[in-house]
Amino acid sequence: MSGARRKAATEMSPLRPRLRVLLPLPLAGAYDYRVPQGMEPPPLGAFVVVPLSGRAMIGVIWDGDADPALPERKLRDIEQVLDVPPMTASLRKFVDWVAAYTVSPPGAVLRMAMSSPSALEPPAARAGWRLSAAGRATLERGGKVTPTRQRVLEAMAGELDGEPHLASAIAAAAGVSTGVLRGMADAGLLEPALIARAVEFLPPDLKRTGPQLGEDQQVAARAMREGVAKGGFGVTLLSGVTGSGKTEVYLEAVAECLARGRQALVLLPEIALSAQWLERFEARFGVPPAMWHSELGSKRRRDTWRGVAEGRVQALVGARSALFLPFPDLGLIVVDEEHETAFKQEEGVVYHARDMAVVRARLNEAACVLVSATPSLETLTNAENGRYSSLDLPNRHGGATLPSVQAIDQRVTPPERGRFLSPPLVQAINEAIGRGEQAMLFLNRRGYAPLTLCRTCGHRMRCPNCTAWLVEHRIQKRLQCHHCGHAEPIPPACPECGAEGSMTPLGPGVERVQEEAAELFPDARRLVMASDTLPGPAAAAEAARAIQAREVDLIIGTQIVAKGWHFPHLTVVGVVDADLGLAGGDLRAAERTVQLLHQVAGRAGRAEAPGRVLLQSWNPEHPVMQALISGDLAGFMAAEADQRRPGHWPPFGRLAALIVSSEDEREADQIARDLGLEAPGGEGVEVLGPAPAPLALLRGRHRRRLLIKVRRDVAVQPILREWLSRVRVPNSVKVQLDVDPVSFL
DNA sequence: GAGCGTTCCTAC
DNA sequence: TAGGAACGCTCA
Repeated sequence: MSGARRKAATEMSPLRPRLRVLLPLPLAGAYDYRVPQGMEPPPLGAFVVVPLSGRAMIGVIWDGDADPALPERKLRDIEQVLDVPPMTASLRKFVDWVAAYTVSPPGAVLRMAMSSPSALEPPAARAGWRLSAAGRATLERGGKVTPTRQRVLEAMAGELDGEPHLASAIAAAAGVSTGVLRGMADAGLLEPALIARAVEFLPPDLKRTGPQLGEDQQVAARAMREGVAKGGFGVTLLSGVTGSGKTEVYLEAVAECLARGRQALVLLPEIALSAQWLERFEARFGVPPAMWHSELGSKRRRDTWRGVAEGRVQALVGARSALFLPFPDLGLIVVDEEHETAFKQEEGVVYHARDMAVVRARLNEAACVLVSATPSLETLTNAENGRYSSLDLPNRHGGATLPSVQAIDQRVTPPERGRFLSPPLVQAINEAIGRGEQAMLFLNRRGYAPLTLCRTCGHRMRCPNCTAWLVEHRIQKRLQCHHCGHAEPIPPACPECGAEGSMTPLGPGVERVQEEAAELFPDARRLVMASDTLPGPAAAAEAARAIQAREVDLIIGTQIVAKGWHFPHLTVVGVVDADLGLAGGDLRAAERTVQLLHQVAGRAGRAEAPGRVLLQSWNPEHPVMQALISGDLAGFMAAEADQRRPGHWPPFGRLAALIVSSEDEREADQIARDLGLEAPGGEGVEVLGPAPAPLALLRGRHRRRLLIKVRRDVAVQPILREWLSRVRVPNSVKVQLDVDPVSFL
C-alpha cells in the first residue's frame, strides 16, 4: 500500500475497532460499540459506559466477534472505561453458561453479577487536604512560613506520604489545631482533595488453629486440605450426622485455600439466621468474614463488591447471589446445607445455587464442597457414581449420642378435642423441664390457624389473588395470605351468611401451639421462633443467645429452628405434625420431609444429656417415619432412588417446567394449549400437561403448568428453545422456564 | 429497563 | 377529534 493510499484509507473510512458489550438487560445478546479515537481499546471484561437510546449505561466488554454487517451509522462510541478490575474470563464464561443452562438472556444473568448499579461507581470519597504546588515549593525551597505552618508542611510531605488526608488527621500529625490548616488553605499552601476511602476487610488470621478436632474430624480435615492443596477442580460431599462438627472440618479447607492466596466462598441457605455460624468462623480465624445477602445496605454492598473484585476480601459468606460476585481468584466454594431448597432461586433467572456452584468451581479450577447431614438424592447419586468424592463423619463430636426417635400414634393417644399436643408428648416436655432441661415444639406453619371457616354456612376465608386459604395471625389480628401478602381484618361475622361469631379457626399454627403450651406449661419460659417473630439477624442472634443462656425452657418454632443451631441444653423435641409435608403429590415430598424432620431432630441432645424426639403422626408406618425412627436415612434414600430410577425421574432424568401465567384465565389456557399442541417428542422426551398449577391463581395471575421430562443424556435447553419459538406468546402472557424444578406449585 | 411511537378508547 | 392510557418495539 502506498503512503498516499494509506492516508486516504484512514481519512475516508475512519474504521475504528468494534467491540461487543453485554448490557445488564434482558436482550438477546451483546451489542456492538465503537472504540473512539484516542481511547485505548478496553480489554475483555472491562466495565464500560455506553449510550443506549440516549441514556448512559454500564456494560461489560464481552467475548466474541462484532457483527461486521452492522452499518456504521448504527454504532455508538464507548464513552468511558470504569476504574474497576475487568470481569475475569471465568466469570464471563459462567454468566454465559448459566444463561444457556437456564434458557435466560445473558444480560439478565450479567445483571446478577453486577449486583447493584452503585457497585461500579467510584468508591465513596471524603473531603480532605493535600499540599498545593505552592505548598510543595515553599517546603522545598524553604520559603518564609511560621513554625506551625512549617510543621504542617513537613508532616504532610513526611509521615503522611504526600497523600490527601482528613483535616483532623493532618492537625494531629503536625500537632496543631485545624484552624492553622484553614489559614494555610487561604494562603494557597493547601488545596482540597478527595480521599479515596477503601474499606478495610480484616484478613483472616491463618496462624490460629481453632478448636480441637476429634479423630474423625482430623481425618476428614486432612483429606479436605489435601484436596484444596492439590488445586484444580473437584467436588467433595461432606456428610455427617448433626453435631458431628462438619463446619469445623470445612473451615480447615477454607484455611488451606486462604493459605494458598486464593479466595474462599461459603454459601449458606439463609444468611440472616447464621449468627452462630459467624461466631464459629470468628473463633477459627479471629475476624468475621465478609458477608453478602439481599439485606445489605447499598453502601456496604458496593464496598463488598469492590473488595471482592480487588481481591481484598479473602473469605466471604453469602446467600446464593454471592455466587455471581467478581472473585478474581476463587479457590474454594462450600455449599453448606446443600439439600436446602432455599438455594433455588425461583424468580427472574431461575437457577439452583448448589448446582451452579459446582459449575463456577469447575470454570475457576476451584474445589467445591457440598455439606449436609441429609444430602439430596442428586448429590448422593453423584457421590455414588464417583463424580464426587465423599467424606463422612459418622459420630457426634465430643462423645454426644444421637437422639432416640419415637412416633406417637395419634390414632392411639390422640390429643384432647381442640388440642394438638398428645398426652405422651406433654409428659415428655414436663419431665424435661422438670429436670431443668429445654424442650422444643416444632410445627412448620406460621400464624395461629391455617384456615378460618364459618360454622353456620361452611364458608372458608380465601385469598382474592391466590389459590390459598387465609392464615389467621392472632398477634396482628389479621388474616394473611402467605403467597401474595394480602391481609385483611378477622371478620366479626361471616362475610357470606352474616352469622355473628360463627368464624372458627381450624388447625394449628405455631401461635396456637404456643397458646396451648401456655395453658399446659404455665411456669415454663416460652419463646416462639418463626420468621415473623424474629424479623432480622439481630433478633435471631438474641434468641439463640437467650436459649444458650438457659433463659428459655420451651422453644416453639417453625422451620427456622431446623437451621444448624447449637442448643446444648435441649433434650426433648416434639414434632407437632410429622405428616404435614407429605400431603400433595410432590416428587420430593418424602425426601424433603425426612430431611427437615431429621434436621429438627438433630437439635436435641447435643451435650452429655441424651436427646429424645417424638413425632406426632397419624401414619407411623409410613416409610418417612420409619426412616426417622430407625435412623437409616441411607436405606430410605436408596429406596427413594429405586422409585425414581425406572421412570427417569430426577436425578435419573431431567425435568423442566413451563409455567404459563396471565391475568386473563382464558388467555392462559389458550397459550398453555398451544404449547401442548406443539409439544416436542422423540426418543427420551416426554411432555406432561398442560394442567392447572396447584397454585392455579397466584398474585392475581392464572397459572398453567407443563412439564418436560428427558433422559439424562438428552440436552433439554435446545428442545425448550425450539419449542418456545414455535408458539406465539402475547405480551400479556408470561411463560416462565424452570430447568430442574424444585417446587411444583 | 426506559423512552417513544402507535393504536385504540373515550369524552366532548 | 383531541387527549390519554395501554401496548409493544427498539436500543448497537
